[in-house]
Amino acid sequence: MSDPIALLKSAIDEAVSTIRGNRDGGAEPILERPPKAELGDYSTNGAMLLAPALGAPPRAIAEQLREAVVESLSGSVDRLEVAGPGFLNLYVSDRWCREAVGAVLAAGPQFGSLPPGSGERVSVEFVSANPTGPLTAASGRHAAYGDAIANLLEARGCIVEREYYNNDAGGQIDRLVASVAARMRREPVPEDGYAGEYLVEVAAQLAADGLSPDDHDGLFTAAPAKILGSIEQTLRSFGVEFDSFVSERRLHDSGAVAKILADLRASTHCYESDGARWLRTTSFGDDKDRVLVRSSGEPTYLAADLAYHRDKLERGAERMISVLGADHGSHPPRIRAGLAALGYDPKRYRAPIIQMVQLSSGGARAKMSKRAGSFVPLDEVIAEIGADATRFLMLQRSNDSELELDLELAKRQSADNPVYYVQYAYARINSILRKSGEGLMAIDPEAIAEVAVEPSERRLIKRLIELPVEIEESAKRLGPHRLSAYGMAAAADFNAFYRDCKVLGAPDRVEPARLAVCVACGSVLARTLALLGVSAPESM
RNA sequence: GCGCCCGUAGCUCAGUGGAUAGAGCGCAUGCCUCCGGAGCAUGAGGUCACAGGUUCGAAUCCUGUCGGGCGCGCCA
Repeated sequence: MSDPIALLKSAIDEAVSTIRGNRDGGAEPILERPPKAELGDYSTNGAMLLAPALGAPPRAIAEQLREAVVESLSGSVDRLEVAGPGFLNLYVSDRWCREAVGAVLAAGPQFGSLPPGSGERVSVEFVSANPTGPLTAASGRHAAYGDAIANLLEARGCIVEREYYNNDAGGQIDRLVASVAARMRREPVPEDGYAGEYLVEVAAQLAADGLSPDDHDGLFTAAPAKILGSIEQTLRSFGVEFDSFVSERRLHDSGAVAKILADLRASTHCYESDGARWLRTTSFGDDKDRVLVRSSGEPTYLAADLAYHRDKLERGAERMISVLGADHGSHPPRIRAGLAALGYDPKRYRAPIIQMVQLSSGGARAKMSKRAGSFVPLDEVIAEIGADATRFLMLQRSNDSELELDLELAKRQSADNPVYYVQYAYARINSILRKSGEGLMAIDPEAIAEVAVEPSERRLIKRLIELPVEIEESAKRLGPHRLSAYGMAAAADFNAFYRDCKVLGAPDRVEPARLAVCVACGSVLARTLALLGVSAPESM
């Protein structure tokens, strides 16, 4: 019994497909929790889905379905009832619940996971902020999101490479060098340069390293490297570790960009116009063609980006995920077009878009600009709110929604941050387990299988065994925010259980039975927090 | 004008075909001789932006309208 819900579902699926016979039609039946406890523990809509194909009333088909599963589910359910428009409601037995807890304990930290390495090799690229300044709060959202989906994919058995594309080439680095050189000379930074105060410190460090403001080539390498170093530090303090940093410059220097250009030129998808070379991305669904080589002879960002994506594939990625900001929302079509033009399947590429972070302070909006130097550094957010609270806060929202972050409010509320609700429940559990002493040893699955299950205990157990589905859905949709909602719900269910069901000192076999529930809940909460990249302290 | 995203409780947001739409914060009122009160309980608060359509069933899918964000460079 590795996944209790999956076993129930397979019994239903089997019966539904038997009833359906060789008629086609009907979506996959779902097993869900009814809105009210009186309607049972689980419910399936299989009969309603079959109704059109069979031309019979849903409730009659539900009766048929009930007959079909009554045998195979006899050990698991106390009752099966047809209800409402044609739902079949399942009332699982206490014993089934106890066995479900046992299944969670047996699976341990692997509960809800597929075997490591059983999935595809996936490259997850995220943050990839230009090495021209510190990470902003917005980058923090990218970091939290990218790391979480990487965790989720690993839970689904994928071999994941967390990757940062370092844009250490191009005009922005020239502007950075000019700005740093100005700082080194104590001159005003150029009009189109980076005015942020942080460059004063960078300039001082570079001077201490023996670099001269006149040494453009030296600074072109050293300045972005210095800034990337501090970006890495910020990421580390946020709990995000990358497996690889890929340098855009290296793609140019190694000839990878030139090779892409040659290959595309040899294809039928390139043409010359206005002195530039274009890629006919409109043939692959883009809304306008894109320049690959400027009339100056310089390759564009797109050319390098395509070289980068081919590089990922050549390093073994079967799928590529690029986490992009809303301001890069027009990129995916041109990348797909380029991949298709190069003969790769564009479906191997996915690009979730992270909407903007709207920062404010006490209700007043703060406009962010790295160029102008007006932005809130991620370091500052972490220092004031904490890495755990920041990550949880940022992962509560869907990536498709804008995130409003009021720093004053977040500071004031940090003690009320939902993350502590989940962590607190986990700490409570550990407090109970610490005090239980020998009690943990007494957990014997057979001995506790017949212990009655209280209503709030039943709710908690059902919540715990939803974890596999939550992981699967969150991974499939690249939506880790589902998981923070799940963590909150599981913590709330634990608190209700804690209120209603005394654990320590409960009579006879009730104590070990409830301790087993505590252990299972602790395991699920720790797992949920870990997937979100949030710590799970045993006391706080 | 075109493309992508969003519009759900006072605020911030979950909910991508199921039964009477949820959470956190805020507000009101209760709960510590009892395993951690960073907790629990109860309550007030909703035309799910609007209008059509699809179907047994729509906050969810389709079309249109309105409102907000982002983009529409031989920048990245």
